[in-house]
Amino acid sequence: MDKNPEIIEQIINDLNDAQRQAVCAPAAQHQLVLAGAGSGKTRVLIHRIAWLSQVEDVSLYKQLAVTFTNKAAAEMRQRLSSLLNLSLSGLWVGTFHGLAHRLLRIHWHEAQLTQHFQIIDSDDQLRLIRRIVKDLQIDDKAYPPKQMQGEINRYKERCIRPQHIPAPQNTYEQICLEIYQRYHNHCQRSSLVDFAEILLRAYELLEAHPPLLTHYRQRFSHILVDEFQDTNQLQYAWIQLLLGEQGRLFVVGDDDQSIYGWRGAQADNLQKLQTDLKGIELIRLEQNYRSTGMILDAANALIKHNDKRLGKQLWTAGDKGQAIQIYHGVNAEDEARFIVERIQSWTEKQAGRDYQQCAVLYRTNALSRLLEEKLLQKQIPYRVYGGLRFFERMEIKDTLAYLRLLLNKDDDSAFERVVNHPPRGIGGRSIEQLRAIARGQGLSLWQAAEQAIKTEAFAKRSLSAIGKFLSLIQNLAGENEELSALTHKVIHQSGLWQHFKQKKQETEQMRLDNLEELILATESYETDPDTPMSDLQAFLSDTVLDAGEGQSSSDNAVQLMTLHNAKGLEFPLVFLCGMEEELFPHRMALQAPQGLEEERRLCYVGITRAMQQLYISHVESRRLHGNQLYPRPSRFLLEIPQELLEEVRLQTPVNLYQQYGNYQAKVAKDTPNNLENWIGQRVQHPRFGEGMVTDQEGAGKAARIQVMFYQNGAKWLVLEYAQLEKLP
DNA sequence: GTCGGACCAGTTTTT
DNA sequence: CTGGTCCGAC
Repeated sequence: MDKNPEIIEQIINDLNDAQRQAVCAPAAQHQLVLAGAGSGKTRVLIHRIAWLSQVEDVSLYKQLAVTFTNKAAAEMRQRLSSLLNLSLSGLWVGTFHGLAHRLLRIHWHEAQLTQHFQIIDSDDQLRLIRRIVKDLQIDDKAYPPKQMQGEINRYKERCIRPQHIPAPQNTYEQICLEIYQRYHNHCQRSSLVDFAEILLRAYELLEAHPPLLTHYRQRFSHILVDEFQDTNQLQYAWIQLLLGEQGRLFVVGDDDQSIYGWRGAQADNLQKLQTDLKGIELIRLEQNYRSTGMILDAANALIKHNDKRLGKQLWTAGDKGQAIQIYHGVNAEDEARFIVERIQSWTEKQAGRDYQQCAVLYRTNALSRLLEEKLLQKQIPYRVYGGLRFFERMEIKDTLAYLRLLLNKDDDSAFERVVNHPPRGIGGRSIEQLRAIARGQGLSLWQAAEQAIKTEAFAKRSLSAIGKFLSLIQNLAGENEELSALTHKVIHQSGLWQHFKQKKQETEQMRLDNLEELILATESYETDPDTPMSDLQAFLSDTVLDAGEGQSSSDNAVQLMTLHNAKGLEFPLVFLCGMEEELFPHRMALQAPQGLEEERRLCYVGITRAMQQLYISHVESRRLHGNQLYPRPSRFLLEIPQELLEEVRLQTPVNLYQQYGNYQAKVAKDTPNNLENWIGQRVQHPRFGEGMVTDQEGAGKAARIQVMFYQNGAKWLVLEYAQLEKLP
């Protein structure tokens, strides 16, 4: 290959030393790049691919780049093609699921699938499991379908098939196994594949077919993985399998930004690489190009409270910037009002600042409501991230289910969804009878329906309705139309359009709009020319695998999102609200073994989103789930050194640290041996009622505690005389 | 088949 | 307090 000095220049030009060291490492070397927030990790990954292809003669064709989200994959593709200014054909860039899916489409037969296998999302998966739990007459209180879904996915993530499970130790295991087995059989019969299954199948496919494995190992001499801290056990195994002895791995990740432990991600996989891959080199990217010094100092100080880190310290060559502003609100309304005011004054203060540069981050979605209210009041445009996505809407999923059924009549999940939707006189009773036939003879619902008609198994009326449904689908399936025309036909001939049109409500109008949008989407849909799938098949897979977040984000609006959603993004002005114990760290998260540390990482992610200015707010009282809370400020707030913080004072001058103190320091200082920590304890007082301890001082007879009483406000009490009763 | 009321649960979410 | 789901009545 021609080595173009100009391009090489571009590849290494604007890199700092650590980045360059990573990008230009020998091709034969495994690399682990520990990349802090805002240190240019995606950049390093892209430039590495370019370097390999331009300097090391590892053609793009021999590289495999893996990400977690489609967004990241698309970004990588785009940036790479503009860097190299050449076609990227041959390069595999994609998500774990996208790539595994591709393998399955090519080798469907070896993977023991049918050619028309379909992907189901977690929603469909849950439906199916519900159905199975019901059919087995299992108590869904003792075995909640949601939980069973978790168990099944966890099995799959550990590469465990039903037949691998040894004799169950207890009833719970046994029931889980039973459900898993049924679920698996059902999916296999209906040719359905869930998310975890895509990965597991692809893994088993390669494992069971040595020639295939050899082929892909030879083809992909270099594998590059983004956000490695988010890999789960199966993904890790997948990478290892594909690497073999010869393959070389290049990985970027940040153990401090591992926030998906609760769904199986194992940040330890980063450490694991160091033992599993001989000679892997670790490079740290610690220079940050995003935030001010103050913000980075706060983030560094916070994350230091975590154990078991690979360890790194962010720094910047830029300004120290402004202190982090702390706002202590009276209640959530006050907090929201404050945030909105600050957004307004911040944007007005300087030309060139606009709303989309402002983000409000929160731990739980429930907190967005009041913010929305206030923003609406002030007529400030905003956008809330994460809600139902387009392809998850009911009417869209209905249409897609029809399309699925056209491709594969044995797709029971699709059959059940649309057989009576819109209503066409096939009620629960008829469906139950079909199910019985299907179960009894090992047929799909479609086959059962055909059979029922042939044998006139039940009431004429139902049979004729079923017959009409079958011929509707058959006629549609017989069409040899373009994808968009077909979709149009499905929407109209199925009666969906009519169904929604009859109703005059606003939501129904929206549904019609969505259906039109779906047709538009099919019109502009372009199938990848070298996919082995038909247009329809490709479209269906894409809608599940890439739910397409990217809706008109071009408008200038304040960004509202959860901390999880904010990962990977950056904003000049950031608000972190609801910084309160129980809420953040979240009460539920503390139940998990490493819960607190993950919450702290989440906070670290939040802080490091801010480029110029960060506000953190917490309130004295907050209504949540209908009850009034009087939360203490989050411990995370107290883990940030005071000199980096500046309290925003409005009318009421209250000093957070006078009022609450750094309780950890306080407890350490005032509690030589014997005084227990009361802070956080809920108590009952004979006169003042219920409250929560917010501070304490002294020991023995001098011990005093401050209690925030729910009815009577804050009081200092001498512990010895207060007659307090501890509440759970 | 649709509507209304009772009941219940309630972190985080991409694929 | 909310939103979703389930069940019984028309």
